[in-house]
Amino acid sequence: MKLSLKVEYACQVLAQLGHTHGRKELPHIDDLSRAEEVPSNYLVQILNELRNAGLITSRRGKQGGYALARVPREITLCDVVRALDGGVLEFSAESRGASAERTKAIWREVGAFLEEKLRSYTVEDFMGAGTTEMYYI
Amino acid sequence: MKLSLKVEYACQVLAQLGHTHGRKELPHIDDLSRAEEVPSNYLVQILNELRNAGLITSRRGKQGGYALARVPREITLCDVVRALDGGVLEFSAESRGASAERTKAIWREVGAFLEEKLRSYTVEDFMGAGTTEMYYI
DNA sequence: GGTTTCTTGGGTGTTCCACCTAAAATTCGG
DNA sequence: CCGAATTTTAGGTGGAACACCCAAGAAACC
Repeated sequence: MKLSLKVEYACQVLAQLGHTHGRKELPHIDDLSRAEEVPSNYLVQILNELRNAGLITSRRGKQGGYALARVPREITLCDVVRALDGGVLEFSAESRGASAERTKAIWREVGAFLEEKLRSYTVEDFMGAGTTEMYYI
Repeated sequence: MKLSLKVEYACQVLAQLGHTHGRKELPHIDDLSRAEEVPSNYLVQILNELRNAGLITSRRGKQGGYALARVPREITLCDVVRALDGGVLEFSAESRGASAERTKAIWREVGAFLEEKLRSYTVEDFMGAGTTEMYYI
């Protein structure tokens, strides 16, 4: 049960985007990469998946960059995990063996429980006290 | 966030061992493999790790086989996960980037929460209603 | 038009997962 | 004590996934 680096990176970057939320100047990939020390070549992928999931928006060309699609409080940790890891707790579909069905039922309970918990955290929780303090370009 | 097949298999097999708990005749690998439809070559590894973690005991030679080390109710799902996946929710040790520390703190909370939940399930829960019904050799 | 930025598609090395194989080591029956 | 039954240990393998790199293309602005 390992948390992927991808999700960790995403949380950090979303926190960063939370800080710049509402500004006119959008941070671009290199800014985010530098601020959170995430390899930019990998960050490209992550930002793309976040955009496809509707969590962030982007603008290209000069003055381009990234921004949250919604207010920080309305982006939950559950959203992030499902956007990048494709599900909170996934296991094999088929169910063979005497105790398979019962086993899966229990793990489904655990998954639902975990999902509820993840829904209770938002990007705002990742932002820290200094809501207005930012990484200056 | 994927649950490994290994843990799924382990849950099923432990349920099976729960049913035979207290008997004189111990089930051996092939019995367990057949009852829960787990590839026996892989099951060998799983049983070994469970034994090294102290969750089951084994006897070799004729009349050998496997048995739970404790009463079903005293083997928790948390024990199983830690024995096989090495931790309930593990993430990278290093913490670089502006929001890294805060991110990890939150995920640690989630991990503790999940661990608590896993502690509330035991092998007994995997065994089903017919506690005495068994797989006959 | 040209620069800046995102977008897209591909590629790569390493690690891990699920599984297999074969040779020991141990236990018991005779 | 011999031999059959069983676990134990060690190693090996194919494929997938992870983390990451690279370069050409497409939009936006000056």
